Order: sequence, then C-alpha cells, then structure tokens
Amino acid sequence: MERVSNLTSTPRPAGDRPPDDAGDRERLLHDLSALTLPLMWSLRQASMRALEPHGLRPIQALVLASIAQGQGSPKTLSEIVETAPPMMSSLLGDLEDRGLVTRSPDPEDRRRIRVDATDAGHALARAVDDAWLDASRERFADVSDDDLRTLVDVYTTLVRTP
Amino acid sequence: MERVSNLTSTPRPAGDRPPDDAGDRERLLHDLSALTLPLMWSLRQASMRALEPHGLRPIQALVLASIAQGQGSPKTLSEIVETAPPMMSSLLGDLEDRGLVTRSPDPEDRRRIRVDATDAGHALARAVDDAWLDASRERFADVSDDDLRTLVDVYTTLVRTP
DNA sequence: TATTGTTATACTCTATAACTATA
DNA sequence: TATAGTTATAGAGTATAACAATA
Repeated sequence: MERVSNLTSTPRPAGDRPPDDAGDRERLLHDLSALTLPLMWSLRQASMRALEPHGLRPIQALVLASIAQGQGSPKTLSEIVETAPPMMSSLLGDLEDRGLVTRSPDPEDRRRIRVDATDAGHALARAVDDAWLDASRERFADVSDDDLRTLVDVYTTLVRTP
Repeated sequence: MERVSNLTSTPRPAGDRPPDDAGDRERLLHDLSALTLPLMWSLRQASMRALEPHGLRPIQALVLASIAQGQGSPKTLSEIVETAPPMMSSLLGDLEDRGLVTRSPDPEDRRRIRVDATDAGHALARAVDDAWLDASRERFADVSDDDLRTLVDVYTTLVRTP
C-alpha cells in the first residue's frame, strides 16, 4: 500500500531526452510535464467510462455538480467550465429536458437566469459522485495516505488558481 | 515557494457533504475524488490553449509524441490513446497530410503499417514539449520540490497502470 | 450602449459498420 | 478464418456569428 511513497530516485517518465545539465527542480518539472498530458487523457477516458452508465459526459457532470452546489447563472457556469455561452445554453437545455435542472428568470435582473437542480438532479449528482469515488478508490489503491494528502493539497491550489 | 507543502489540515475541496464519520483515508479519497474531475477539465483546457498555436489538439499531440518516441503501428497507437482504429486512421491521415509522419507497410507482415515521425514531426514534437513545459513551469510555480517529486512518483504509477 | 442569453450555422470529433488486403 | 487497416456513414460536441430582450 506504500509502494509509491517517498521515493527519491528519479523515475523515467516518457522516454525522451532527459536534460542532464538542468537543475533538480527543472528536471522534476520536465518529468512532470511529460506525464501530465497522458494523465489528463487517461483521466478523461476513465471519467467517460464512469459517467457513461449515468448518461453524462464529463462537461455535463461538471455543470450538474456546480448547479447542485448552488452555482447559479449560465454566465457563471460557462466561466467555471471555460466554455462559450452558446454551448452552456445547449448543455442546460439538455439537462432541463431530462428534468435535472430548472431555468427561471431572476426577478431582480430579468436578463439573468437562475439555474437550479431538481430533486432528480441532486440525486444524479450524488450517484455520479459515488461512482467517481469508487473509481478513485480503485485508481489510488496503491498510493499511500501521505501522498494522497499531498495530491489533495496541490490540487486544491491548482483548481483554485487556473 | 513552499506554500502548499506538507499541510496536515483538511482543505475543503468542492463544498459538498463531508463524510464526518469516515476514516482518514476515506476522507482523503473523497476530497481527491471531488477535485479530480475539475482538475482534468482544467488540464484539458490548458493543454488546448498551449497546443493551439501549434495547430494540434490534445489527442494529436499525444499520438505525435508516441510516434516520435518510436511507438509504431496504428493498432498500438490506438491502444495507447484508448481510441477506436478508424479514428487513429483519420488522425494519422491528418498528420501525414501535414508532413509530420509517414506510413509504410511492414515488410515482415504486410498487413501491419509502420508509422514514423519525419524531421518536421520530431521538430514539432519538441516544440510542443517546450511549450507544455513552459505552461507546467507556470502552473506549478507555487508547488514545492518535494511535492513535485511526489506528483512525479504517483503519476508514473498511474499512467503505467490505467 | 452594454449585458445576458438564445438561435442558427457550420465544422470537428468520435463511434459503428461495412469493406479490403494480408496472414 | 482471423487480423490490420481503411472507407463510409451517421451522430454528437463545439465554436462563431447573428439575434432578442433587458438594463
């Protein structure tokens, strides 16, 4: 269970030109950089597999989760997932058609739309959370508690400052 | 520079129902799970931004990198990026049209195709590596060396065993 | 005039099935 | 017959521009 913890040796990441004369940190960044794209892709594939039984794609799951947590308008949501407003409109239309969210005009500023999760939407968001947690449990089975904590700490700063 | 290192406090990840009665590891997994999907998405967006000047999408960059490292046939490549053979065929066609790779039948088994990177392909792969390394340098600016090493160690095991 | 959101359009990506060629 | 790869087709996802409504 502690297999990958606290190694000080340098693992060979992707097999291309190691910068021999670079500093320690620069070497780490190089290795990390080479691993990040494959990791992103494998995470994407894994998430699509985990979400498919629930009929959601990654971006839909992200949007639904944000709505379930109370994040409101289409504009806010499109900024969160870094996508253009028209796509958010179509995403929300899909979620609304499936009875997962509602759209209603904001009384204070009637240009603005309030988006809320329905009971079914909250239930699906929870189900997706559980499914993804199961996948994570399996994925990180060989990672030590200390390393998990480091990942949580680093990720927290990364998603906060994109 | 050591800002996010070795915290033992529990950061609040996404703001949904913390499992108070769960074990320590289970709580870590929950937090990590809640962060992983947003992280994947933000990595995807960042990679698209970094690759766009080079006219590549993430999957194209992954395939080109694999080819530049000597990974050979369409079948192998489609397994690496977890995609169906027809899509790899179309991807390789695009890369070939742009003069980045060549396709030639394998003399030993003429059903099999050898895919190789051209000089331009190798050059572009290097340029992409550099661009992505720059992005990583910025992204991880606030992460300590120790934490970087942990990330490299964990990622290495994760991409090896999907 | 500026902002929020939607509709319209075209383009790209991806998956499935049918087909060709070699073993 | 089984395998490697391509072509064909259809469907889903995404981006850009034009539009409608409110402030």
